[in-house]
Amino acid sequence: MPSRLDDINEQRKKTLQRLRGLGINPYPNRYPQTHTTQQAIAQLEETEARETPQRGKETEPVSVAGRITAMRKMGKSSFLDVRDVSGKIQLLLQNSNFNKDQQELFKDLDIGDIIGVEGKLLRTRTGEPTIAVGEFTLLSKSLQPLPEKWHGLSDTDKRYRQRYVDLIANNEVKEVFKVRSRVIASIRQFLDKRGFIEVETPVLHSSAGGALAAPFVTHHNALDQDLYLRIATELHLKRLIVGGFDKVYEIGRVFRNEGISTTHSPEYTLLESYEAYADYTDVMEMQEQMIYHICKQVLGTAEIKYGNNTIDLKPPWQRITLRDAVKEYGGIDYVSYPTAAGLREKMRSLNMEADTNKNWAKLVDELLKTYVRPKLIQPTIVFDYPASMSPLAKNKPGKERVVERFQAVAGGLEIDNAYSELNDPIEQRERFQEQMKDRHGDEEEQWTIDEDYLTALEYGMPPTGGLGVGIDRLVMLLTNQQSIREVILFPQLREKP
RNA sequence: GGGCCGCUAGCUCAAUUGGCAGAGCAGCUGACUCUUAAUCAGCAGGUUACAGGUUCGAUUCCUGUGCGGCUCACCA
Repeated sequence: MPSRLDDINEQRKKTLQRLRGLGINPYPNRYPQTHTTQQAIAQLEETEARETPQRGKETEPVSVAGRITAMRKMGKSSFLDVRDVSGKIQLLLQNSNFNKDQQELFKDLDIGDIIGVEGKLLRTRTGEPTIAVGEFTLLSKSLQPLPEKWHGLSDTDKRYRQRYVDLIANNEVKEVFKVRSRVIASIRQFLDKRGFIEVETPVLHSSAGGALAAPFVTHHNALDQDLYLRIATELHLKRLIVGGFDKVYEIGRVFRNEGISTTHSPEYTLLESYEAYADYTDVMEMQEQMIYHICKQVLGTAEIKYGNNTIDLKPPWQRITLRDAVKEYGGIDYVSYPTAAGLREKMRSLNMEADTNKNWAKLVDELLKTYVRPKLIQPTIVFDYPASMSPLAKNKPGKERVVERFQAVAGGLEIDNAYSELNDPIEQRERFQEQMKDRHGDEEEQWTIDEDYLTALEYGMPPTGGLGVGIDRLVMLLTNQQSIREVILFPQLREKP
């Protein structure tokens, strides 16, 4: 008797043969549904509300389709659970309602099969909304057994590699990706309403710019030219600002050839927006309004649970300068230690790790990441960064070494990053050159200065406020997920041998 | 790439000091006309991730490999 996977497959294939022998097509082409499972339940409730609520009250027939996720056979009548994208509904199938062929077909139904049913809605004795099935049709025969009904599928490896099984077995996973979809729709709605234009810029770049991550390299055969998958959309979007699109945004995948972690994926979705004649204070307000709006629209509340914390996204968010934040949470005023050596020494005196290879900017970044960000649970705008950390950001008037830049942090996650865009072409060139000096060895050849971007700036870019939002991390925050893989449908995994 | 942890039936998990590898769900046979983790009786299902080693004997101890998780590094 079958139990091993192979035997189960074998047995189901025999069932297929048998059905075909009976003249039943196990994979028909279409099925007209009148309702989703939840619409059917809603209709039942509506009928009950309109007429005198009465147990066993029947309604107009509905037809729904979905996957069988449970079967409770009780002799001449059986209860099945059927699940579609909206949820699940119970079916009641009574042998006495069916002719001989249908009784045979019913015997060959398995958990996992996809069926369409037609029947009237009623409530069972226990109050469960149920379709009393008059007719049913096999829509797709399943040859694989489903994971256990109670615990679902929990092996992360299998969940990520075979996400379709995860989605069948674990309903809460489906909810996460529904939220993700609504978040992105909500962002578009918010920006479109403010007069932003959505654009698409190239994914294949001849020079990987706009961030400092290592790029993926590919090759175009006809052009015989190496190309890089974009690591940011920034430099192209700002070209469009030069061209006169005053408010633009792009939601797109960017690719960074770096380590994978619970907050880093080699490909992830980035929203970047640019608004002419605005500075970073305007962007601060816009982004907190946007995230508040999204959260309210998608979740119905701006108070969310993340891990053990409750986070209130209602603006205005707390604001603190990077200098004050590092002083408060790290105990160091980095302005008093203007050299890498001096700052490193101070950090070590406080028992902090300070890599000898790191320059001053990277040490400050280390302080931010390790000592400040994890403490920032409520949404917080950390602003005014050292110029050396931010080669594309504009100086703060009157403060030589500070740029107008901020990052918003919530739940310890970096949600976005924004600045007043540097539009002085001469200074931008100097900053790029400064940046190039830091690069050595293998990395060096991957980096070139984007000359065309500098030329664009020479034509004149209006003062501009730019924003970059990590969509995956935002979705993590809104769905209370601790790993970025939980919000990416098909996360990158090592190929199995 | 480093460190730690994990990998046992299709799924979720057991297995005492190193001593016959077990259960629930799923599957198969049967009973049952309001069940919902249905119930009841019975049956079947294993290269314990892989390759070595120690041992009379290894799921268990050791080494290596693979894959995954967490973490560190990298990611302005």
